[in-house]
Amino acid sequence: MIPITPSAIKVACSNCNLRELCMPMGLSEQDLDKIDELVATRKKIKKGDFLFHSGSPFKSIYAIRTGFFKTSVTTEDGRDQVSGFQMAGEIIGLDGIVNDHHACDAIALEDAEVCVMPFEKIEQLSLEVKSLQHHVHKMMSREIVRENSVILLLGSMKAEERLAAFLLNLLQRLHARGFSKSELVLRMTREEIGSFLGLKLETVSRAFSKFAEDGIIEVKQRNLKILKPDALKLIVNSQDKCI
Amino acid sequence: MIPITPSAIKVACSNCNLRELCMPMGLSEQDLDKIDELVATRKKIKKGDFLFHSGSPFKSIYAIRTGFFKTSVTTEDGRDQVSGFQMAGEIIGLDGIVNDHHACDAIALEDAEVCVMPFEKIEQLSLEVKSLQHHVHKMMSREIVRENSVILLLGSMKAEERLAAFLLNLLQRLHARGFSKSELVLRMTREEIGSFLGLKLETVSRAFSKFAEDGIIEVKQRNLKILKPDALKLIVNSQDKCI
DNA sequence: GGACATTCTTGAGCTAGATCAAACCGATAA
DNA sequence: TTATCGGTTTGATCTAGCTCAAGAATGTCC
Repeated sequence: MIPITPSAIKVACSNCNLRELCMPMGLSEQDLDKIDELVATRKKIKKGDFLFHSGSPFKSIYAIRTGFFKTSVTTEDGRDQVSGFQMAGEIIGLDGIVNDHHACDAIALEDAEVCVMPFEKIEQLSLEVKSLQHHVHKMMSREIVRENSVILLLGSMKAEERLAAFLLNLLQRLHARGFSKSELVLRMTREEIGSFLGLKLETVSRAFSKFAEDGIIEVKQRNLKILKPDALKLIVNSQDKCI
Repeated sequence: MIPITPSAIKVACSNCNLRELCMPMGLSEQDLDKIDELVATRKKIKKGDFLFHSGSPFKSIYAIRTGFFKTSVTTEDGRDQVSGFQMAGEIIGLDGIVNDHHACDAIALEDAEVCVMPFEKIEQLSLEVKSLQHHVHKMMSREIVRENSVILLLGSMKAEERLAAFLLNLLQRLHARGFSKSELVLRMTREEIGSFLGLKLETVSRAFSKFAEDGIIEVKQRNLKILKPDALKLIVNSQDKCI
């Protein structure tokens, strides 16, 4: 029996209930021990605070334990745009690897806690634990695919389709975390949703109202009830289907 | 002296003039030998043919030796959108890692040749050659950052800004490959540019005409001459600067 | 060479979403 | 209780980019 010290409890991935979301599955006892070393520290972030800034040196990637984040990218002339929303179990910071500094801002939308995973340690350990190496590749590839779908959304959908796709995506991710498929609380403002979807906040608001009017959802500020999830799916996949 | 057989010449990265674009730098003689094993085969793709299809099983990533590609993503209801253009020295196929099948189509816009690099081999070798491991991470991170900037473009720029940003990006990449900074030949149609930029082909055409009218570029079908590159930069970074 | 197909340009209107503006709502503080 | 403030909704108008359509340029095939 290994005595469990308070600090061991604090940073061990092996007994984290999010493990299946952020760590590889099917590890041997031995590999699990190694992986427990991955998380150097935990870090609490207050609502509105930055986890990291665009341009700041890249050292670590972060696994979200609790809370909700947005990432946003900025042009030279100061325009910025939300590039994603991240929730518990998701990884943040992979964009920093190429140039050794972060390429976006990460901001907590509610009080949050993250696991700090120094990337050098990850690379070191990946040399020994093959499944970890593959897991890292998968995480990065997943982010590439996610961004692909954002590009598709921004480039080819119109306002209501975008919002419907956004809601379905949120629901699906929340459901994977054990939350209801029919209710959710938005953690972000209409403006942030708009920024992410390439729309103005008024347009987002109007689309919400339209959905509510059509009996597809119920909106009360940031509390949403999804009455007809299939109707949302139909909206997303309805490119001129009426013809 | 190792005798250089024709097949050895064919697949060796160590004597490829694109090495500095797609392989890690500063490798030892020994590591270089290992890396030469990475490229299983070369493959020629005719203009208009697919390198891989969305949904097809993922086995390898590809380094472009010659030619020009586009990748495009597709919605369930059949809408598709160009998600990127790739040229010599760039890597294609990283999106396939997560789900073991490709998440986009890759289509040659001119006759092309690629190096086929089985991903299992890459992972195997990454366990031994640390700089290769890091290089793979960088490639993937680079793709994430590239997509970030596409998201920014699609979400927050208007038509002329998008086209200007697109041209500058092409020029910069061509310049890194030793081509002129002031002349280029487009490999894609107006429609493909439009799809990538989230615009209709007519809008792309009009923006080209506008730039030509303003003396910023000269357009003759797909042949472009850049007369005032700084004007293009100004257009990209000009969000309400007139106020 | 001519016929045909593709791609590109340009014009004329139309519409989705932006912009501007006002009112509303809920939370916090005085 | 009222005042303030950030966020949201809704209305009225405007406009960038879309749509539709026609013609021009280029390339390809016989």
